[in-house]
Amino acid sequence: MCYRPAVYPAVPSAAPTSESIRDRLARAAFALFADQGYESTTIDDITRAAGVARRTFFRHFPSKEDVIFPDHDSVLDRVRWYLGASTKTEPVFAVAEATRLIFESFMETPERTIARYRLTREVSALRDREVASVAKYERVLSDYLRSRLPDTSEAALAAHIAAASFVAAHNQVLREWLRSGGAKDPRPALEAAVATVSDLMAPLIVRSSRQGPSSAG
Amino acid sequence: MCYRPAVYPAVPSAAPTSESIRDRLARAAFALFADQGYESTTIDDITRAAGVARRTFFRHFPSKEDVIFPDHDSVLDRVRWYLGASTKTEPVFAVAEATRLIFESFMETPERTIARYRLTREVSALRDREVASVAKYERVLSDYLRSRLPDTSEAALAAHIAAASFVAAHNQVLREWLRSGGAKDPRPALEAAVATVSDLMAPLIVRSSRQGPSSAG
DNA sequence: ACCGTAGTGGCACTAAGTGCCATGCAACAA
DNA sequence: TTGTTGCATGGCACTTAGTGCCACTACGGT
Repeated sequence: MCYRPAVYPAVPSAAPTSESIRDRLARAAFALFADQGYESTTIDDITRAAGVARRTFFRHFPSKEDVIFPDHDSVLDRVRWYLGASTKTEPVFAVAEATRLIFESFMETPERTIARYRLTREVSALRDREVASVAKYERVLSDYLRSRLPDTSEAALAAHIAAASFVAAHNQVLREWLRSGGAKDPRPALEAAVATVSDLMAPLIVRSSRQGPSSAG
Repeated sequence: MCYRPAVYPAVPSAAPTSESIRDRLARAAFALFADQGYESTTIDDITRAAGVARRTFFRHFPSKEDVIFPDHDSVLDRVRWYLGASTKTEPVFAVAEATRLIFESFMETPERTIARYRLTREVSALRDREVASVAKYERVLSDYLRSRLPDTSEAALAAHIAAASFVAAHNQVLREWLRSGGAKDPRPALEAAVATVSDLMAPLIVRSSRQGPSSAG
């Protein structure tokens, strides 16, 4: 018995156990960030508010920045799963649908998306983090397109351009919705943007899909 | 005279003063990262190797990650300057030229570009950092395009798609060159990629440039 | 010789993130 | 009931990035 066994229950009476520790941490973090800012909120503050130990935070989130994107990995998995099952559909159509999937994941928790937007505008570290997570979506899309296209550098270029364009369209619609304060339904704007990119990219992808050098001339 | 005045010259005999401290730090950092890895190299290691005090490192680079991209800000300024002067040229042409400008900045220091590539593949934090700096280029391009286009959401969308496409093409050519080990001149591939994107984006930009709603109907 | 400025050295301090082990708890087996 | 096994958490020590502050030096101007 080297240590004093003062292990009180983490949360004496409040906070029913129904909410997972991970959710408690994320909720406490968002609240504190909104209240006193990201940089002046320490991990100690968050864990105190969530009623857990400091060490526990890093068991649920690899870093302080990651708590802003609590479900990023699951969305990424969902997109991967969808595209993994889309071996028969038209590649551009599948990527368009994946773009909608990503967009809907942001619309599932609008308050959090808005809070995150506020934070990423103010804290450059978080902005960089968001950019990095968007790049992961782009990577998933381009990997899929490359898997559906011949193994040429022209097709690889087309895949990257298309993936970047869909992601750019997604971001533009999302940002415009966020800048407007999350007023009206952004889905029509997303449909228009996805249609624009689909029309733009279809010939590029089709051209890349053409096998063999016989058509060059 | 509270402190002992043991202020020896930082570098007794080696390292002529011709090289700036900033360059010494960057060179030492690249050497150490290549030798013993990024994460197991501390700022102390770098400053010891460069013959300066630890505190001095952070006067030249805001963080350890930034030492990998020592001239990123100057390149960004160069691109901004070029685009700022391109108020008369065709927007797509100007952005294409800006893309070449960015690419050339990487080709100015090929060894460093290659070393950076190796590091960003292994260290996720550096990969994220690179993605963030690429996003800054994309931002500069899209800001320029928006400034040259009418203030509509369609034009904004077109600007973002075009900027993302040029950057994606740039990255694809650069990555392919890096993966090939930096063998042959990548400029022809860049020209082809830039031409592809230019052809693809020209109609989108032209369509966005059309003023007035009279054409909608 | 005197001053102001800019860059550097040195030190203390905060906070993020990691490693390690003890503890508590739930499921399960005897 | 008791023992065991596995897992998640608590708690602590430690390293390291990054900041604030002040002393010192060098250099240029007067």
